[in-house]
Amino acid sequence: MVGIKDIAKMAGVSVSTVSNVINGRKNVGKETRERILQICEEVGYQPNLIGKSLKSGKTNTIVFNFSDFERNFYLKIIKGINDYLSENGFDLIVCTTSSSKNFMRNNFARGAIVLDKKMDNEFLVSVADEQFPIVVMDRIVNNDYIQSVIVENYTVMSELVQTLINKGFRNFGYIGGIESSLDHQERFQAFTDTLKNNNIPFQRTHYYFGDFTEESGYRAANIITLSNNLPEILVCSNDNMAIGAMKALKESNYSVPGDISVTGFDDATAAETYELTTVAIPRYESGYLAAKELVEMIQGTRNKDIFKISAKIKWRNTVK
Amino acid sequence: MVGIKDIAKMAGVSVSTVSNVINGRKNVGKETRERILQICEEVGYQPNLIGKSLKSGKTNTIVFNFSDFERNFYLKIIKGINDYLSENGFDLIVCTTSSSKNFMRNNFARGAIVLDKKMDNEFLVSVADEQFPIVVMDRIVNNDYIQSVIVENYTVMSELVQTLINKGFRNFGYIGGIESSLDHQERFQAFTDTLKNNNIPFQRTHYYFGDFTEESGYRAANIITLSNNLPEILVCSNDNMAIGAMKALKESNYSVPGDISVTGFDDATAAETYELTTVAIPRYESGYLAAKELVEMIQGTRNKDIFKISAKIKWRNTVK
DNA sequence: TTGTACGCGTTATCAT
DNA sequence: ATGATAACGCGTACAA
Repeated sequence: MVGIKDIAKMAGVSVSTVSNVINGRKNVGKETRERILQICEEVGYQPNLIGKSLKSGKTNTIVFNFSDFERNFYLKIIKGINDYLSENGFDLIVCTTSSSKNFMRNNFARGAIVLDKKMDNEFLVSVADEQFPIVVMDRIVNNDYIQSVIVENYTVMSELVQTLINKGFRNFGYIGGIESSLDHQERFQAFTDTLKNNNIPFQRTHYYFGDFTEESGYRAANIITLSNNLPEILVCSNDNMAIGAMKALKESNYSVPGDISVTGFDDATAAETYELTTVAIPRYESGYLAAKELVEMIQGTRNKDIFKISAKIKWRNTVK
Repeated sequence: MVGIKDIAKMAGVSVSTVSNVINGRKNVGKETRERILQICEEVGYQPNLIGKSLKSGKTNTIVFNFSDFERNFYLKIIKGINDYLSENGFDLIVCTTSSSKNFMRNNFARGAIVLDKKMDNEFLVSVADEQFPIVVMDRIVNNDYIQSVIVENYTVMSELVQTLINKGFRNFGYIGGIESSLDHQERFQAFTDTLKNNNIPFQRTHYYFGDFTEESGYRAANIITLSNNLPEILVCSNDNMAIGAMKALKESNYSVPGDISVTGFDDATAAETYELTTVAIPRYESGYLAAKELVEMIQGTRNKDIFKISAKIKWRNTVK
């Protein structure tokens, strides 16, 4: 509401002088400078970003886009992004898909971090630009001005399965996630590859379909209990399904890990409660690093490689 | 990136004509209109909000402000806000405190919903305006252009305590939250009032300090177990503390609800896992209604009363 | 230290 | 039916 003009009027000087003071230029008398700063303080003046960008053509605003409100860890990602950006003098605005499209067009943002799958590649490619670089999370887009930050699923899943094999497990079951998801694909690929490398057969009948929801894990485990062919260990593509599976197993009076071991992936909040052995993905750090990548693109120090976030196994009490 | 000018060039017409087509005015030939619409479609034209607001002085952008990334239910609130606003043609941008102050000054937003306590009343009063109304959640600010949406803690806590009394409980303990918080104050007031109304004494020694964190509940319950003066029931100002308390009780080999009953408040995600009896606050609905209040203020149909969200008791298995 | 032209995308007004 | 152009608001930059 209160702008540079108002300040000028109050101080009895011209707008130019106020502008000079605000931008720390030295061509202003000490006394005038102090009076102006005093007034800015009093009325809580803050420069109008639009006005600023109007002239310079540049802003310091970054858009973060998401739309899945069910995933609590998104807040951690946002916090990571927020922290890095505010440490580096950028403003963050968080948008859900429909409004993101508006704000990514307007030249009032300097770049974007995109998490929402609904924001299609075609659109991203159409707006990505030297003047408007984009970081996408959990997907890969081939474009000079789009950088990917993805979780390194493969390595950690391989490590998990290898360790399980070393512990003596041979008879594996797997509950998969949405098949089109990159996360699922990588996790399952690592699972089968590691078994193969160890010459351990994986029976396709021990693969159960899921969609990352707790219910799908529950249903899958119910099917397992009916099959009279219980695997020794049930590896799940995420925690929700692992927890659903454990509920079903418990209801059928199987003990975990007594009768069957279970592992998850994500380290969701509930995983700790259920003492589930899982893989912890550093969400905060992903956000932080995504923001860092974006700022580096903005500053021209571009890194062409896909940025991979490494995850860690959390051994708890659902594996024998 | 692509604006009205570009469209005009592509269609071989003037910007005026394009503007007329976009705004559905009838002074354009059918053929020209169709050609222009076609091009807009092809290149994915979307009107530039800044340019628009520059001319009209109005926008349809609403700012939502928060800063506590630990509270998962904030996502539900955001979803509620997002849904109402998008149903009603407004754009939502979510900001954390520092950038919110920028965007609430710039006249590019039409109003704001504020959740963050760090956004002080003084600032809110200074920006609230007929042209920029504000809805605050979980606090009360006395200003014509600021509307409050708060959770009705008192009624539901009274109901909870009264029901516990009816069940036969007489010896109550209480773990409080941050004392300056309105939520805590109302919950504790309802607690003591209801006991008083039933002529049940509450020993001040059965009040334990907490700060809404799980650790504080854990510590409080450890003190309780050392006191040799166990209450029959422990009412907690929120779920986190109730869960912390239950962990401590379990570690000291007390059974819940066998030896002592426990209640929480919030219906956090973990509450279900722990089968904790608690109070469910409709978070999604709070956000939705806050957005609704704001839009009504913008449209001039102002409702002077404080908007109260009512909550519901969820009976689970931590009360005998 | 001041005056003022300029930049942005869109819309309204007035001409053609 | 279509076009040319001023105006909107805020901050910056450059000449005075």
